[in-house]
Amino acid sequence: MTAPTRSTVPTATPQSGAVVAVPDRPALEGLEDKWSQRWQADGIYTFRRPESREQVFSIDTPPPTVSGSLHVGHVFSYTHTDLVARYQRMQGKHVLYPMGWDDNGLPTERRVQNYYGVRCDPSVPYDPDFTPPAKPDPKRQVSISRKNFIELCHELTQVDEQAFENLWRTLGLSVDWDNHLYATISTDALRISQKAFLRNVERDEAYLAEAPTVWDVTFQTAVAQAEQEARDYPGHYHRVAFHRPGGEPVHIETTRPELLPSVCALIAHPDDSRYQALFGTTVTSPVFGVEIPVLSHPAAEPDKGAGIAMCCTFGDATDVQWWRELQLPTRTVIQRDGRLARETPDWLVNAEPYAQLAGKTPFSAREAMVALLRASGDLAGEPTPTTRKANFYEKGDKPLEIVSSRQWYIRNGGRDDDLKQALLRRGEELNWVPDHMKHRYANWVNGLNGDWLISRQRYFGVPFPVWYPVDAEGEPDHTRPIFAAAETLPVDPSSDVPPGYTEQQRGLPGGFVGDPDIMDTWATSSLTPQIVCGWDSDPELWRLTFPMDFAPQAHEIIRTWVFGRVVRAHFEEHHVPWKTVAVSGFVVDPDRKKMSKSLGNTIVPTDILQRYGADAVRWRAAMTRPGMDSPFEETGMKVGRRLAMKVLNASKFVLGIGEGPLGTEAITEAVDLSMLAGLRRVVQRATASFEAFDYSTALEVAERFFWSFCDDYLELVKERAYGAQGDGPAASARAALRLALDVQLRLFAPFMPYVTEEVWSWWRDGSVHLSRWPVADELPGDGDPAVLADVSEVLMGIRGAKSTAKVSMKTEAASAAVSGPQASLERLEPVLGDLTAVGRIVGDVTTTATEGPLHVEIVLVGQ
RNA sequence: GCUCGCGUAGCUCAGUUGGUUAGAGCAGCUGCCUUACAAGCAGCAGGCCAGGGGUUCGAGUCCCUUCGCGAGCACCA
Repeated sequence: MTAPTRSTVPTATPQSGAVVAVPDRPALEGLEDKWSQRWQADGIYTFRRPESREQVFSIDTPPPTVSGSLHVGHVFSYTHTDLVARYQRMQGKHVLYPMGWDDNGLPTERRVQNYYGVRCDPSVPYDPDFTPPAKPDPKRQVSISRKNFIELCHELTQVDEQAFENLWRTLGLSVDWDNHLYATISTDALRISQKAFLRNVERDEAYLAEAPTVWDVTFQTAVAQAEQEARDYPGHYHRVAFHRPGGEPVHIETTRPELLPSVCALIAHPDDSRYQALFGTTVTSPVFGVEIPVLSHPAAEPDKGAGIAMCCTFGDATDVQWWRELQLPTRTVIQRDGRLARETPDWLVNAEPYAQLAGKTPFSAREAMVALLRASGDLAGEPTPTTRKANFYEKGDKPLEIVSSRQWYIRNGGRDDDLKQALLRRGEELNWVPDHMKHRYANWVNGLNGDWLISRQRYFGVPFPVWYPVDAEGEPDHTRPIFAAAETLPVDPSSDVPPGYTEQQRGLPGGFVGDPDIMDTWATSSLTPQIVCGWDSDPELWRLTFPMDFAPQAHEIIRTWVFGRVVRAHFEEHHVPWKTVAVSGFVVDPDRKKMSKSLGNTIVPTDILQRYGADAVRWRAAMTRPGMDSPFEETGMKVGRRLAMKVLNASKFVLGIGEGPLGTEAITEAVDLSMLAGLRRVVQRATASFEAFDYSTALEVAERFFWSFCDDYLELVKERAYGAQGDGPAASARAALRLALDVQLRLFAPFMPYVTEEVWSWWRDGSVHLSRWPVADELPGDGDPAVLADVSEVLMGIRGAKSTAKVSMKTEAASAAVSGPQASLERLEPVLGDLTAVGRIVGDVTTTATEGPLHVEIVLVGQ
């Protein structure tokens, strides 16, 4: 298995004559600094290319948003990935373990605005000497050019990225920092994003369309379905009268009366008996007197509201559906800033009342509209309060509106059932850890209601490599986009010039304009396998690493990141991007609420790392199984720290007992062989668990063994190992102790990289992290695990007797009487020497065969 | 409304294809300076496995059902 590039050639048994250098007082403090620097210097985690794909384990690491803050949940889930990486590396795999920084997009823009007190205004010219205000004033942000703004974005992300890297290094992530670190705003990421986009366009998988778009009025950008979340939003039902030609009222109910100027139809279900007579007729709208048709459509729900709805352009997704399917006119009043249009719409018959609404926010316009309705007598009764659900941009705090705008889309099955079915099948091809997370993927894909909107009206991100010709009237012609040539990528259409034009023609009739938009972050991060694996730049790397082995992430990004990458790989490679998708849970606070900054219950990761040490924090993370939410509690860190300390102390003891013949030949005593037989089974179980990505069970079985190794076996053989029974039995104990320590250090290495490396360095060459994962055949298979089990049972009886008598464990016993099954007594026979030593039994030990369970009675000296 | 997960000791969680008496850690209690470790060690106690019904020789485990908690998706006139 050993790769030729390895710096050491590990062996399964301790080297004869190895120098043992154990510190007098081993400590956990300082291990992180010492070893993370050494690992870096020695290139322990460098990815070196092997011959074949089978020798590689490639990981699609989630690129954290560097403008956000890291919390304990991140620390846990990145640890989970590292556990797998380290295990695979010890299995001899060449592990491609990259790190990425997601630094483009809105979060960075917002952070830059707040940090420097600036805002981007594309109309401001570039100032090469610009320096940000010394004291940022959040209320009076300085307007700066797009280029200056982007420079600040780069500047600040550099600082943030360094802080992230420091934290990850302290935590001990075995990332290849030198060769496989990327950023989503890097030149590579830009080129790949643009190239993949152009290929999507060529194959008609991406397209430009003018359509109703979900819009955030605060950030003034389009928002994709994946970024929306439903929240409770208080409102009122308003019962409003429309009028038939004869004057009879037709009542509808609405929570958004301010949209009355944009009403273009009333719609009821075709089978609704109440409205049969109205279908095909017209009514006039209250206050504005616009004549509108009454139509039928099956999407209308008779038991909602009045059973007849007013269709506006656009109140919600159903309005969009009606508008499209019934070919209704577009009557937009909500502007992109979220306010009602300042100009009076030309379709209003009674235009004058509109002045009360013009330019107002929906909230104020609603109040004004209610007043108008009251005055005209068209408000029936009083508005009744209700709590409705409204969609919000996940980062926004005002309800989303729907406006008509021109956007780029990538097909994702939301409008095409064949594609949807194909993408559902891709989901089934993946190995999900835990398995039930596949349902969330399927739920999401099945619920898609449109294609994937990838353009954003923002500044810091990947620009579209597209220009538009400007016609004789000076208007851009969006039907004839000019695409950048592949070899020129990446391009910035706001400064680069399309083929056949000169910069002087920018914006002029007969010239061109650049597409002003950028791609959403997810349009880039959906290509992380391509970015990481050298898709268009490194064919050898691509062959060795794609499709990738492992895609870990938190569960909230199944619909964004997981799905996006599946879509892109499906189009580009006709394949799933990885074999296994792992989903980790959240760390919640002890009251089971999700941790959030607004609740003030977040825990700063650097703080717990400093207090408990990386190994302890990693231990706690590893105890959380894949996909499980876990409450944050500090006692878990304490327990992890205790284990790390125990490893130090037990190792010191084992290595301090003295030299002796090494290897398995010297191991002859039944209890030694029994202990190693138990360890054999631990190795098998831990390996099987890790193969199933169940690191928690791997840790659990190793740790359970280790504690009983310390508490029972170590105590039991202590005297013999020091030579109390002569050289042969001593040699057997010493060889067994060292072999067991060697194997256990390797079992713990993925979980506690620091303490295991420290101990390894006392007596072994090279890094434990490049040693090979233990296999059962390193350990003698002829021991009987029942021997140690029986001995432990008797030992517990002796201790129990002393504990009940409230005396010290070193109190001598005059005699002991062991009774139990004949088979157990026979197993105990050769171990009685060890047993009397640890139990301080100075007199006779008698044995009596009985039917009952193993039992021991002792008589304390002086009793 | 649809879907998924969960409910086991005071707390956090294990519990393999059903199989002796349901486990661990933490917390609690009782003790112990025991030459690796007092940030340690030994021991003790603590459970109607959410409720009900079934299948079975046998159910924490499988089936049905009720309740509770969490999550995802959808709806949002």
